[in-house]
Amino acid sequence: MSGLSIGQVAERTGLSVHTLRFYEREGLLAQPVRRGTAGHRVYNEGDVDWLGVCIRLRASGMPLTDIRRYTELVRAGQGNEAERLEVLRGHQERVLAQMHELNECLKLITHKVAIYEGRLGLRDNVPDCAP
Amino acid sequence: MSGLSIGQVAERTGLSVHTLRFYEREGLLAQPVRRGTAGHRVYNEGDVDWLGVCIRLRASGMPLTDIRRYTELVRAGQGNEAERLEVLRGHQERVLAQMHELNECLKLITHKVAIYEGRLGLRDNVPDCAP
DNA sequence: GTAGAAGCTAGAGCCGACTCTAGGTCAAAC
DNA sequence: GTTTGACCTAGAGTCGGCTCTAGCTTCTAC
Repeated sequence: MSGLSIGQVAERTGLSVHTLRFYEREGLLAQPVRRGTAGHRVYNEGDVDWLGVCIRLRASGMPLTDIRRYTELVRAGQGNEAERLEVLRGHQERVLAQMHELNECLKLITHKVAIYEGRLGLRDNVPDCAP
Repeated sequence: MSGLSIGQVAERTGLSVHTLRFYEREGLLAQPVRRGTAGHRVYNEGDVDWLGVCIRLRASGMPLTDIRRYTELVRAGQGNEAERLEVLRGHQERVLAQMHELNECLKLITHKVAIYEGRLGLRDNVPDCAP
């Protein structure tokens, strides 16, 4: 079963059809997309799932080259688990670092927000001390 | 006291001298940088502090245009606290959303890492079920 | 049979955020 | 007195990640 057009996949994933074709050119798909009549792409559920993974990885700041590398390892099949692990662990560390950075930023913003709320009388007892 | 060359500020902030000049052109500095002999920039501690804020905001994904907008409000002086608050709250929400997204990604990665560790015999009792 | 929607390819264009180059000034060290 | 190093400006170049265009095919509905 299944057999989705690029338009349907765009709708499901939230990516544009342009981006879907672009991602394919960039080698982000685990398998080459099948083609139907007139050369139209035919996606299956597995493709959509894989795209979901790619979207998550992108959203967390993994560059396309790294996603491609990981995809290639998956495509190559069993035997390279150590390398896959290396890629994932590398990204995991960057994500953790990024979360830490975001936390610091959030502290700063929350601090400033409290100050402005104080100045605007939206809060009580907030000392006024910063720009 | 204070009076730092662009090179010293670069060293302190971790930004390149190119980027410091670029940020200035883009209007990210709360005050115009003073100039010393031969037109060389002379930064003070306040400039460095402000740059620190900008760096945090950038690191958390705030676009330069938004940082410029906020900088302009600060530069304009008191009376626009409501607008500053709006900018900060908007970014605060985006940061929170991003942290949520990173968390989801981290779950995914951690799950996959566990699987590969299992396959590689680095862990016990991990079911093998995903690519 | 023709109009419209959806798809195709190859390649150009765009945007944000830097990053670098060319050509010049100036002060201090040798 | 010249070389070295840090700075200056204006403007060009780069890179990642899309996004769009042109020109074509193919299917479906009227």
